[in-house]
Amino acid sequence: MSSSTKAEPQEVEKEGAWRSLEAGAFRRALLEWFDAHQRQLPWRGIDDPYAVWVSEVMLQQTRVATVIDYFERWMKRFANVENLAEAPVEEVLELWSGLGYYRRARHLHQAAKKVVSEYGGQLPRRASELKKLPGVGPYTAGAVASIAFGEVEPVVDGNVMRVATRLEAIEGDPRKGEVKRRIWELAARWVDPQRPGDFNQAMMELGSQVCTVRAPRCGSCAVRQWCRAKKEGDPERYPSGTAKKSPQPMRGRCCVVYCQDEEGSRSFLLRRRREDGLLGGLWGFPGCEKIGQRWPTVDELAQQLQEPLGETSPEDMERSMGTVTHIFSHRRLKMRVHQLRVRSRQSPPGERWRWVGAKELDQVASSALLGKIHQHWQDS
DNA sequence: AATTCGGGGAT
DNA sequence: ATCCCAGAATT
Repeated sequence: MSSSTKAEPQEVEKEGAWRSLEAGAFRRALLEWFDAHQRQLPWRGIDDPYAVWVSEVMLQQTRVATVIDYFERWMKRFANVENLAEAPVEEVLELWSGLGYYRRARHLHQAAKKVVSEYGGQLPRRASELKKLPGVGPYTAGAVASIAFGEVEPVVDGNVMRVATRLEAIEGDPRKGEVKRRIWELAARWVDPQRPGDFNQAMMELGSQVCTVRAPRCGSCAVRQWCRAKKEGDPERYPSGTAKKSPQPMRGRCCVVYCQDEEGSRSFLLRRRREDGLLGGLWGFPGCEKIGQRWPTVDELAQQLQEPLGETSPEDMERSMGTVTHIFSHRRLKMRVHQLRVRSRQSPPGERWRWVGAKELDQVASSALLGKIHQHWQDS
């Protein structure tokens, strides 16, 4: 097949050949589209590596729309890295409440302390150095290095995986093994040496706005002429082999222990969860969960309430007020909710128990599960 | 290489 | 209901 028979010289050719020949045209097309169509986001156009870092950590496995409010509140409260380093972890977790993956907040906090103590308050600019910070992996290191410091580093996130597997018609799960390694290699070759940060953001923006999981808008894609998947006719086929496991069932039982004063305002007894494991270190209603189909017994629940309340018989807790369902990515929790009214707020022992007024319930470090249970309890 | 970590929006 | 999102750390 001679090249003279080609109607369009820019059509997809041999494996990877166009990349060296037309990398410039590809980058120009993508960046031109990005310059015209990028969304205005709170962390864009700010010349502050700390802000870029915070946004990238919040954006790990989390949608842009969800992050925006959290980011703005965070930057108002922890305006710079020293500010964050000095804050108590309790307050850090409080601002993170509801965002999920709470280890991110702990790592960000630890990393801020490290930046202050070991880097003089200046975030390192090299990806290899950034990666030494807790909570900073290959993606975040590349993102901060390229966006905040202009280092020529690639990024590969879920968007880039999708765009790349389609551009190159790559088979297999891009999240693992050889396929993953190959995509990082491609991303490194593609990144624009002049505008690495914008290029990386453009790839991700393209993935989220045009090259979407379902119903990609190939008709308005700036780089469609380089796309093998489009040429094949079924871009939605990529990425392939990405089946997920369904969440394990889990059963729980908890108790809303409350106290009501003369004016009728309520307060609730909360327990802090152990540091490791699910929702580690967060506050919630006392209770227990087990993997499997069997419900924890009321006895187990009563036993747990013994520490703050003394002896409580199972009969003290009125019959279950129904069930709250909460879905984590890997677990599906059905939680039976009980209630127990006590006469006085007995002083809670130790650091793992506290009383919280109804109005302050949204100001504690907690997960969305607490709010869901409280809501369910109010409605019953 | 597989698992464990949240939560929610889109379909 | 299912998928997956600007992933990282641990086992």
